[in-house]
Amino acid sequence: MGNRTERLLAIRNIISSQKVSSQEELLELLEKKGLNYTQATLSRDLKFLKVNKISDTEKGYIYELPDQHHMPGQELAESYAAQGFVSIQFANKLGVIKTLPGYAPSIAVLIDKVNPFEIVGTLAGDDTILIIPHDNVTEKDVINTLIIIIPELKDKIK
Amino acid sequence: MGNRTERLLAIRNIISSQKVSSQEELLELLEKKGLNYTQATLSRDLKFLKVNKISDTEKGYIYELPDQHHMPGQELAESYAAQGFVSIQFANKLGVIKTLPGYAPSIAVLIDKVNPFEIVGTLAGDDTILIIPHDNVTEKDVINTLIIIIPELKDKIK
DNA sequence: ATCAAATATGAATAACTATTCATCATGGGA
DNA sequence: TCCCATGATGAATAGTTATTCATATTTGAT
Repeated sequence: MGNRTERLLAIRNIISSQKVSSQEELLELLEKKGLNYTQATLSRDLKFLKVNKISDTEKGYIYELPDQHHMPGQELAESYAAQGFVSIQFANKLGVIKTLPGYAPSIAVLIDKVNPFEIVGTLAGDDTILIIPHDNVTEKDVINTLIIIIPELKDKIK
Repeated sequence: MGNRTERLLAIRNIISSQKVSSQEELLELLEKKGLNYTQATLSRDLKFLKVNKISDTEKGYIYELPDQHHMPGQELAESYAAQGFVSIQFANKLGVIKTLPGYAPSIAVLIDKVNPFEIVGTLAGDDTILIIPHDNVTEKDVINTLIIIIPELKDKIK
């Protein structure tokens, strides 16, 4: 099957929205979405996505997406980025972010640093960023990815 | 044996200073320090210390101390704390931190939030914090713990 | 279009980690 | 002092995750 990308997206969505403490558990959740794979594949996926296993008072250990955290100064950059963000639209599979004048480059850098596999690359002007998504990645996926990178966007989008 | 505390300290020291990717490996490192235990005990220790296993490009996965990270705004609080820190002294097993006027409460909160087992508790006035260490915890251990909590202190202490 | 190389995957298994069970030590109350 | 409850620990084992090996699929170059 060629839905590796779909599976990776689903894994990230699941992990970011609920507490999962084993690959078997994750396997079942994927099954409910019609994605049938084995634990071996999942193990590889989690490694690929650099998913961490962190201590959790409730479930012992749970999986957690890596993303930005752990980088000093990141939060500041994020809220700066959120401040400059104006809107996002899609056309012909491409995303177009409008920003306040001058903000585009720094926001694009933020996205590039995380380098999510959903986004092949970005091109920033002064107040516009072009987002080039991977094939098979939907607009919703791109938006979710951006929200994971810059949580403050949640309130500004849609 | 009564050196559980010693072992927990050693584990934290090892993990914070080098990349360890399995309990067997950690077991050997402890052995070199004269601490002989089994993997079962280590598993319990790591759970107790809430140690995380995070992705590492070099070794796949490595253990990492929990401490502050993962909490938004934490970095800011840290550098603020480091700014207000003046000195630390010990007397009768108790640590006494002097801060700039008004800084003591917020620095104490930082320490309390991490709640390291080396420190039973803190008491903050306006510019003074009393640190109450656990039995069998040395001054050096307390200082190391504080540095783990507030890395910027490294340059200000000693 | 064809072949080679790279990638993806599952089954089986190895490697690693957590838990169960039994034992021993310690520290309060009666 | 004598139990009893609690906590620490190891051995064995159960549970979980990573890897190996074999195939199949996709991609790229000719």
